[in-house]
Amino acid sequence: MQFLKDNIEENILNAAQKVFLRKNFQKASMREIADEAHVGVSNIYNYFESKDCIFYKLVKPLIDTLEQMLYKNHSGKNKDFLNKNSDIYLSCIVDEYLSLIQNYRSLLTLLFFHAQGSSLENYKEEFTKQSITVVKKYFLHIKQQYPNMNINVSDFSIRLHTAWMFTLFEELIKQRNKPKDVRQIITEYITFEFTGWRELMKI
Amino acid sequence: MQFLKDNIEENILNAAQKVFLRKNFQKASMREIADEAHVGVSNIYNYFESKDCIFYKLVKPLIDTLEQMLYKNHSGKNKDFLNKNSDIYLSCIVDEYLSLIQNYRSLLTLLFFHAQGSSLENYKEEFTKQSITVVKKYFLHIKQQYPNMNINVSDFSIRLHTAWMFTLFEELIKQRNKPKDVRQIITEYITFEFTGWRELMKI
Amino acid sequence: MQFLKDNIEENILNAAQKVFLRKNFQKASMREIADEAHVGVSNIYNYFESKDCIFYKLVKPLIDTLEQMLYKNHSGKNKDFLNKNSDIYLSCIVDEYLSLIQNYRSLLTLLFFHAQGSSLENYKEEFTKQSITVVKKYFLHIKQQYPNMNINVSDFSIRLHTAWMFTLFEELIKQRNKPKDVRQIITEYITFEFTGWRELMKI
Amino acid sequence: MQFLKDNIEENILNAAQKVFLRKNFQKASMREIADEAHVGVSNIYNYFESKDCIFYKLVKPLIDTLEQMLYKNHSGKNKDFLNKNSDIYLSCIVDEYLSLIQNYRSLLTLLFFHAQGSSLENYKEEFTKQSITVVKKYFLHIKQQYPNMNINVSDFSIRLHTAWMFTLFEELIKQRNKPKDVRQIITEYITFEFTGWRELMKI
DNA sequence: CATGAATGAGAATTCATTCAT
DNA sequence: AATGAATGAATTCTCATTCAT
Repeated sequence: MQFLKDNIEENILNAAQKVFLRKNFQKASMREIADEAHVGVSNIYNYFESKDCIFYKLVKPLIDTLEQMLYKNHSGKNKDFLNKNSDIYLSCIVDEYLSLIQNYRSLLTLLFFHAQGSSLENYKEEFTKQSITVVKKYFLHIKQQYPNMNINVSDFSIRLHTAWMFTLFEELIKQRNKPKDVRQIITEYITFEFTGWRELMKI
Repeated sequence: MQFLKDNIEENILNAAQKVFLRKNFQKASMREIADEAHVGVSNIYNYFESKDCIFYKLVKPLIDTLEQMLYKNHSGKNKDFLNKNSDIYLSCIVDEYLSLIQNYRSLLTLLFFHAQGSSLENYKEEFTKQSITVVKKYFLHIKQQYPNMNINVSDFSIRLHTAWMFTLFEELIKQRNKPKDVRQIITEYITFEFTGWRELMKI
Repeated sequence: MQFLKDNIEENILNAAQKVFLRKNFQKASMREIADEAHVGVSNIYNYFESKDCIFYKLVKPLIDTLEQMLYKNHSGKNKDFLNKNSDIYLSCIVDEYLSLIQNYRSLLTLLFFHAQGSSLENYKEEFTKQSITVVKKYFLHIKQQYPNMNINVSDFSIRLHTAWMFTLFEELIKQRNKPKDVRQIITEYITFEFTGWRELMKI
Repeated sequence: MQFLKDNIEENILNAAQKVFLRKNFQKASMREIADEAHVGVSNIYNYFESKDCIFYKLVKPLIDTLEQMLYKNHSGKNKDFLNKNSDIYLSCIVDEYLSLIQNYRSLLTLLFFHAQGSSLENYKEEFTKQSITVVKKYFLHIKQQYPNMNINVSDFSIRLHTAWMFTLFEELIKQRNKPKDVRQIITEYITFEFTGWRELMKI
């Protein structure tokens, strides 16, 4: 038993994750989670306010990471993206994506494919909206330093590329590719995005 | 009666569509559909076998169209894709996508965002799998005529691009862009895809 | 088509018989019967008052036959049963049973195994009660002519033997034995019954 | 509360038994059972998975007993049946049957007359098939020790006698005879069966 | 005779959550 | 912290029957 220390909360979370992955949020029942956790149904409510809270707590680390990535990569300080030849920066980003996929495979699956019915069922959409704001601020910031840069990019383009990023994640999660292949896929993807955006913004 | 007799089936379908769009398949209840259609709940079952059948009947025309497109654009006869300069073919495809978006906006919304719980909840995935098969057959066919073409493309790439196509649809549906903009977005997308694939296959 | 003459009532009866045999009375739905008869559901009600009426009409000939047999074999006139050596009478009875099984196999199946939920669901019990009355009258009648006969037979015995007769029918119906075997089984059964009863009544 | 806590399961079972006896399995509704048990309908599902499970749990002890009897009375060890004069064995068997009737009257009623629609609706038939197998094995076993015994008995005969045993039970249950009478009826029945079979097998 | 439409009651089952202990 | 019991609203689907035309 890994749960010798009677850390029941974690115990429940693990059980919930299993069940949420088997079914989805909506179809997973508290009874099933309780059974899986060897815990009374009602006892769960001593640790979590609702089924939704369990799901949220489970997925929280992933959400935090995603948001950190969003803000870090579009902070005012970040100008590396403009540097065509910064292979170091490129590989940094690739690593970031790669470790996201590797470390959060299960949670990504939960968030992207099994969240229906929870309060996070529209997370992708909300993240996208946030993205638009953040990215546009970032553009403005950059524009101050490189005034002849074209930042006249449609909201739609930002949306689409955010969505495509998610789609890439989804496909990478669905398929179990070899780590080396995953790295290459991501590298190609990032390269493509960087060059595409640079072209678009005519730096 | 504002509804013509004999149109009750259509009446129900319209009501169902409204409700399915408000909620999703799972959360939409027969009671709600019945109310919306000004019809007794049980009476619906004189026209449709189940909630799932209603959804399916609703979405069927879209599915048919999608599948026609898949097969038509990858039929052995189609070699226009290879022709870099065939603007006519390009605009044909663009029109096809454009009219899909315009004519099936609601149904696409249903199929892509509101199908959870129905038998079509995995339609995208199934279509993708089908795509892989069809596309690979298409490649083999072309290879016979252009033997020095590289058709060594990973399944993952085909998956990803199919998924991206769906993502594009999804984003186009979510946002209500002006028709002119939509046309341009699609044109850019198709152009990008064509050149990308040609490059990949080194024609 | 055997129903060219548009004899719809018979048509419905045939369809109903099929359906009642597939499912049982309770689980058979009017819709299913209507479909099988290629007739509108509501049209059935132009020919029959209710589902129960259909079942009854279907099974009526069998019921009539059973009751005729009961009365004929226990009419005052019948004294052959007392005659130990009347092989002719024995074979008459055997033929009677045999032809019942052969001619009414389907209806017997309906009545014995598929009547649950209909007004005939307790037919066996009712027949048994009737049997007791009839048999006792018969005994009294015989007693007048053979005063030293013992007719002090418990109701239970009459019940049991009636029930066993039904059980024999049921088993003969369930199994598809060869006609020759069926004849032998019945002969043995009747012989056994006759000798048993004669012994009991110490003629 | 007139019902002891922790006895709710039993409480429900008692209520269900009453209702199942009033109506039959199919027509008995959970609502009725719940009302009878002074319990919320949905609460029943905290104790039983389904209506069928309630019925099964109710009838289980009877089924176990019937199967024990079948196996015990046809175990290889049992040779008493061959012994014409073993009055002790006879009375053993009679007691067995008698106590079955007395102890399981209600459950027998449920199983034989009210099981329609439950998963046990064909129990008699299934038991009969099992009987045939068990009895034939038993015959083979005996044949090894008494080689000149005739065990060439048709399946139909075994079926019929099993069915007749059930019919006897059914009639004994339906009628409320005095215990003394019941004992006599059973004794006569067993005696008849034993002598019949011995005759058939020409020991 | 035939039909399409409608109905209304009723079925089993599910489930997140609450509460008293 | 843990438990057993309870709840009540909701859900899909079934079906015999009726009725106007």
